[in-house]
Amino acid sequence: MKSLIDRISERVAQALERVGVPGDPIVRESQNPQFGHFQSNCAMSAAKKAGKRPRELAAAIVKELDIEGVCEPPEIAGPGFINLRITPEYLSKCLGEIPPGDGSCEDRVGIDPHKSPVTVVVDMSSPNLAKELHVGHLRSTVIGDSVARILEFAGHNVIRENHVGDWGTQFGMLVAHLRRTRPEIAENPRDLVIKDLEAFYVEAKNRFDTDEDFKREARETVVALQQGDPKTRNIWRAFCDESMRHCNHIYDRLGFRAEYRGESYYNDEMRRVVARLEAQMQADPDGPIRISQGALCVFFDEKTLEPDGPPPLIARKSDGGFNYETSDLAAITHRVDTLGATRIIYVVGVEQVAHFKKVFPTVRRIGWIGPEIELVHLAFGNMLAPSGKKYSTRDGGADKLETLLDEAVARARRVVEGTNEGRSGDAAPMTEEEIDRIAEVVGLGAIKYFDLCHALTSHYKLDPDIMLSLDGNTAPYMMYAYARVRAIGRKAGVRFGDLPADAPIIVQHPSEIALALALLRFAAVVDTITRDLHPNVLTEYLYDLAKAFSRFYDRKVGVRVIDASSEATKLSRLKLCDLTARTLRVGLRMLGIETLEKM
RNA sequence: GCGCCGGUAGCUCAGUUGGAUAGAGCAUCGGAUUUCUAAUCCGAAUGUCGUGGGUUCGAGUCCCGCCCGGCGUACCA
Repeated sequence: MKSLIDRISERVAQALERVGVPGDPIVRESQNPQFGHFQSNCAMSAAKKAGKRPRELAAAIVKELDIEGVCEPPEIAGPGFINLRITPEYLSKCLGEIPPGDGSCEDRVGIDPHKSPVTVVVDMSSPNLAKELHVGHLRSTVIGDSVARILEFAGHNVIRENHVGDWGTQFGMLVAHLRRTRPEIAENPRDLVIKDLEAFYVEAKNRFDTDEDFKREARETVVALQQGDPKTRNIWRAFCDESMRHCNHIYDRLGFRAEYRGESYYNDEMRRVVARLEAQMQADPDGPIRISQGALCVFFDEKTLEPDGPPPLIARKSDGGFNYETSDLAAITHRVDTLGATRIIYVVGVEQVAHFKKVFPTVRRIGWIGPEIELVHLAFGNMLAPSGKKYSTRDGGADKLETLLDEAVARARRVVEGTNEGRSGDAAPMTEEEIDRIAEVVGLGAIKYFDLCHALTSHYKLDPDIMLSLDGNTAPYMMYAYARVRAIGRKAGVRFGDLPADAPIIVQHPSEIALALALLRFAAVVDTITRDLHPNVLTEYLYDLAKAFSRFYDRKVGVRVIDASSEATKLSRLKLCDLTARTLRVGLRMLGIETLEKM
């Protein structure tokens, strides 16, 4: 199913052709209902180019516009706006085209998969395996998961990559510390269990900073690790596995999954990357690849060659070692050449813009990646503590991600308990088990929703009160809206999935028309977010939909559903309820948020 | 110093490739209520879109200067 805006745009574009001024139809949703549902702003800009009067051109476009049955007769307003109002009949027709839902995860609410799917890599979460997941990993995990779900829904082939930090100097330290404190485990690394990874890291770090002998030992361990010493590798591997188990526990709770391909995976690839760069450098001594201050660099931009220009990308350090940039070069080539990606999305904090502004131009400059490959740094701002301060990664332990989740769930439980009193009928008081489950879903949903409803690049302050508020643009509100719609089906004694497919959806009342328009806007929203990857556009849409539903269902400004005046009207409205519920559920699922039948 | 990002209602934030009178929510005030789950609905009030110029039919949006805040700036990831 095409979005309304696309359907109208096509027709306006055809009219523009016929008038002899082909171009962008510039169809937008109208901000103000007095200007209709949609408006085309093409007459003004086209008139400018063609040297015509905007209003006259608008009249000519309207004359050629084949929109009968879709819109009311168009109106021309202001300097040359063409205002379009969709007819209720057309809304009914479009809604009727949406196939019934079977209640499964496959429900597409009538939205077709993308015509030409591509392979997309989403690089997300990327924790350092030396420590536990920290609150700082929340955003990349939640946003990355949502972006992946959005692209999957759109029909693309999504590869979720968790580029975990499982390599580097700190692992020498950790292995050495393990050998000293638990030699028996070092002999049998399979039995490795570390309850508190964070504490273990802090101990090792302290020892490293204070004990010279240990420091030497740690460094020797790094060398042994890098040279592939089997015993050291076994301990290292066991440590990484144990660390991954800690991560997975949290990932499971969050409903998150991704392929683990750590930095260590790229060891060989990094050697090849550097060799390739050296070969290119020798073939083109005056090219962008040069040795500078002992390091193998890529001067990816003319400005980097200037004395005070931005620093070049360093592909190999002057001591011969590799760094983050080397591994990203290796990862890109792997993703393009081996995985076949044509779009790579890095869900990484905004403080790393400079890094990607080196890596992306570099791979293009040296000709490794063509223009057909899209590289995106989906940068996000920090989640700040309620105090307004940045969570610190350095002072270990205090800000474990799991603690944050537990606190949110505990708070959600209090909210659910508080509203569980004085209920009757379908909303009767719940058992402890039910409340536990609801609290988990609501608490985690609240964290995710609060994160995703902010614009990506802005920083936001964690505010548990707002996050779990029952009013406003929050997860509890959205979940409640869903539960409420579902309850209507139960109350009416029908299963939404069993509503007769041929029963027409008739929209007449203003609240029905508003709800129909909101429902049909979903297709356009999916198009937009598939392109721009802004989850907050989706949360805003879902909130609008929930509000449209509240009005539709309101007994003052809305209509009666269960006790509608006729059976046909009742069926029609129940189908609107069903479509609302399905859209909310599909939309929330794209955010990685579960729904509840009761709350 | 240079570079990047931000500054929109009392608060938290939206604002779609430049579109009409700049929007939500929260908080505030007023109204609705014997409910289809009121976790709702209706209404009111609130703005020099940091600031000064420029581009044009039209600027929160694009360009230039300045002020304020955050972040990054050659071998950590």
